[in-house]
Amino acid sequence: MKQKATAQTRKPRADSARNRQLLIDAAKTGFADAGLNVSLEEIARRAGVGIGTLYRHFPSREAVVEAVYRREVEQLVEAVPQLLETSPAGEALHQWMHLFVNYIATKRLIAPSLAAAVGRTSAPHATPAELITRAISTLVKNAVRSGDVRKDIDPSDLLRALVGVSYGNPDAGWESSARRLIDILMDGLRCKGR
Amino acid sequence: MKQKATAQTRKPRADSARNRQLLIDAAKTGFADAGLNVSLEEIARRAGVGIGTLYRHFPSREAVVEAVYRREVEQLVEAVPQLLETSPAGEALHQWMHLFVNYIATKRLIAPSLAAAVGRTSAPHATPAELITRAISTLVKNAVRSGDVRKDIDPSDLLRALVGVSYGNPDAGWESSARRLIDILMDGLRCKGR
DNA sequence: TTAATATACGGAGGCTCCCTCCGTTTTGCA
DNA sequence: TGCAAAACGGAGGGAGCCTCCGTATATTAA
Repeated sequence: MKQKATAQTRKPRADSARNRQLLIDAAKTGFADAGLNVSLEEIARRAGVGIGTLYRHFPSREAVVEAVYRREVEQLVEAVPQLLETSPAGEALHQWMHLFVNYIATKRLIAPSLAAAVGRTSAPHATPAELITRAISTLVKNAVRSGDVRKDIDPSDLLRALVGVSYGNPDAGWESSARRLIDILMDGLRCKGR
Repeated sequence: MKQKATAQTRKPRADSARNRQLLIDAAKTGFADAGLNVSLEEIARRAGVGIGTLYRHFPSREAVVEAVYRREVEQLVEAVPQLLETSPAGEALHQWMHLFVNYIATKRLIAPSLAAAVGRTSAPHATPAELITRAISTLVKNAVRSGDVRKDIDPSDLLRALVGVSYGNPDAGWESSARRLIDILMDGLRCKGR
C-alpha cells in the first residue's frame, strides 16, 4: 500500500507531518478570519513556522486552498453512492446539489478555486475539481438513465452552474438565493414529457 | 445640465479629460492582453501617464474596471425597452440573458466585479450593478405579469445565476456552456401549468 | 498678453506580499 | 552515538499598491 520506489525510503520526518497539519489548520482559520486574500506569510505566522516551510509543503496558494477544502470535497464525493441508494436518481442529484451549497456555504473558498479549475484536466493526478466532476457525472448519468432528467445535459455545465450560483458575496441571504436557484435549475433539468 | 455648485466653476482642464480617456483605452487593451490582474502601473505606463494620474482619476482598481465596462452595461440596459416591444415578455427575458452572455463573452471582466457587487446597494449613485439589477427586474416583472414565468422569482437571484454561469474560465467552450445553461434555467423559470 | 491661481501631473518612497535560496537545525537510521 | 538526509527559517530581491507633495500647465481675469 505504501509508495515504494526502486530504493527503500526513509520514514517521513515527524516534524514535517506536524508542520503540515499546523499549516492547514492555520490556513483554515486564516481564511475564515481574514478572507481568501490572507497573505501566505500571515498563515505561516499563525502556524508558527517560517514562510519557507509553508512553500515547501505547498508550492502555491492554490495548493494551500486545496489542502484546506480537500476534506469537504471528499465528503461530497463520498455522499454520492449513499444518495443513489436511498433516493431515486433525479432526487439524488437534486439533494447532492443542495449538499454542495452546504459545504460551500460553510467554507467560503471552494467556489473560487473550483471555478478556475472546472475546465482544465491537465493535472497529473486527480484534482479536487476532477473528483467533483466525476461525482456529478455519476449522478447525472444515473438520473438520465432513469429518465428523471433530460439527456442533453453536460455534467460540466451543471457543475459550472453550481459553482456560479454559489459564488455570490457572503452577506445578504446568499445561501437561500443559491437554494432557490438550484430548485429552479432542477425544474429546468427534469423531463417534463415534452 | 452642467453641474454647478454655489460658486461658479472653472471649465475642466483639457489634459485631464484626455488623460482619462487614454487611461480607459489603455486599461481596455491591458485587460485584454494581460488578463484581469494587470498591474495598475502597467496600465498607467501604457497610457503614457504617471501612476499618480491614474489614481487621481480612478481611486481603485474597481473604478478602472467599471469605467471600462460602463459602455457595455449601458447597452445592456438600453436593450430592455426594445426587447419588450418586439417580443413577448418571457422571450424578451430569455433573449436578454443571451445578450448578457454576449457582452460578458467579449469583455471578460464584467462578471468578477459584478459578482462582488450584486448584493450591495451602498453606493451613493447608480452603480453598474444597480443598473443591471434594474434592467433584469423590469424584464422579470413583465414576464411574471404576462404569465410567462413563475412568480416566485427574485430578479437578484436570477442575476446572480447569470453572473455565475458566465464566470467560468475563458478556454474550453465556455460560452456555449453558458448558453445551454441559460436555456435550462429558462425552462425552469417558465410556468408549466403546475 | 500676461499674471495669478486653480487644477492636474509625475514619480519617489514606504509598505506589503510573493517566492527563492542557502546556511543551520532536526530527525531517522545504523 | 554519529552521520546523512530531510526539513527548517528567514533574509532578501522583485513587484505591486497607494500616498504625498513639489512641479508643471491650463484657464481666467486684467
